[in-house]
Amino acid sequence: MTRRQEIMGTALGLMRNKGYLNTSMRDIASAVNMEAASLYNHIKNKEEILTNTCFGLAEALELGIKDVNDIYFNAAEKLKMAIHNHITVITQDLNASHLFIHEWRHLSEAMRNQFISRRDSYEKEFRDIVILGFEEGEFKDVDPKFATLTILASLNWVSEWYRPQGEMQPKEIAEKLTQFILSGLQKN
Amino acid sequence: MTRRQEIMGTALGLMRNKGYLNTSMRDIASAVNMEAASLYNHIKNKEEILTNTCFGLAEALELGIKDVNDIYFNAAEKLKMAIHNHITVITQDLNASHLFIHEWRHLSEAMRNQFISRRDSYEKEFRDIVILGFEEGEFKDVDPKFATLTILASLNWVSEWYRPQGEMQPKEIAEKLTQFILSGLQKN
DNA sequence: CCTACCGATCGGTAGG
DNA sequence: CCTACCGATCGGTAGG
Repeated sequence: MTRRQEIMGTALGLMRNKGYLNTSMRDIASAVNMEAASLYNHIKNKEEILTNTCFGLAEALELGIKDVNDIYFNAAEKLKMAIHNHITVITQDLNASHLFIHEWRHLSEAMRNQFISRRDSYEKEFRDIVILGFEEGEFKDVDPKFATLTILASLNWVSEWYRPQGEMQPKEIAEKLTQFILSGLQKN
Repeated sequence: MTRRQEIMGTALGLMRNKGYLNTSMRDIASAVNMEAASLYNHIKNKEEILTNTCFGLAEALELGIKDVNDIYFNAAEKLKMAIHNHITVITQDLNASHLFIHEWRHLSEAMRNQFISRRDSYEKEFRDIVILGFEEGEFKDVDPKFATLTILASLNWVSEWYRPQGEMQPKEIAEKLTQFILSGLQKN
């Protein structure tokens, strides 16, 4: 592991616990046994940590949804696969996911706008699956935007309660979520 | 409207846009045409804004769930009512909801622990409805904790996209959510 | 990788 | 409700 990776990883951990703004460069420095000034030999500035993380996850999620749309499947199968990919990414690094989900607001304006537009287009790809399901006659006639936002909220929230040492692992979480989203709580 | 209420309301608006930590007392002061020092004649300190808001919403949600459990109903009816009450509270004041959902982490440790325990007990009351539904034979045999967290994630996320001027109003949102949670996306 | 340091800004208080 | 101000802390740079 390079020194840069060590700094990045440590920073993400601190930022998940205390928040991005509340984590100072001095906090990060002392956690890796350096002076704050020395951090700048390895990273450009504080915002680079946030930018790298947010766009790194955005890219991973985009690859995941592209995977799904490159294969010919019905909507239910596509949704299942999209959920699985999303959960896989989000549970991979919980510290990074926290920044991605909660702290992107603190990106500089230019970066924030880019981020939002990539997030919107990801949402759209998800939404298209919901619409496809309706066109196939397999899904109910729901408001696609409403349904998509509700689904993504459930998926992202996993990063808040998932524990790698717990009994439910990403694959099982994805299956249960798919089940829940497709057929709900009520019997028949 | 008292000066205090004006300050509180303005502060919540700023904090929703820029985040709690990023909103300075000077920002709040200039938004209400005062000097920062003068704010302290109306509010105790910055944290009071956060504490008041977080516990105010916690109380409103607790009243809502108590309402549900005081009436004899089956689980599906209870869930529907609980969702309706939750959405009503959360859409009432979006600025306050943002603080409640995202910024409680910045409460002082003592307050934060209180807050978490009230949030946990609210979750438990929701969970009990899911369990009741299973005992009645009406709900599937899902993991109640998992289901409850997924449901609450969907409900809270409404505060991110709901617009009072938009076409979907709280009552309709609650109905669609209930429908979605009970019977899912797929036709059967 | 460190010492030394900068200008800016913060929450909050004293005293009127 | 204001002026004046405090000590603390911030992200970051110069120079070695």
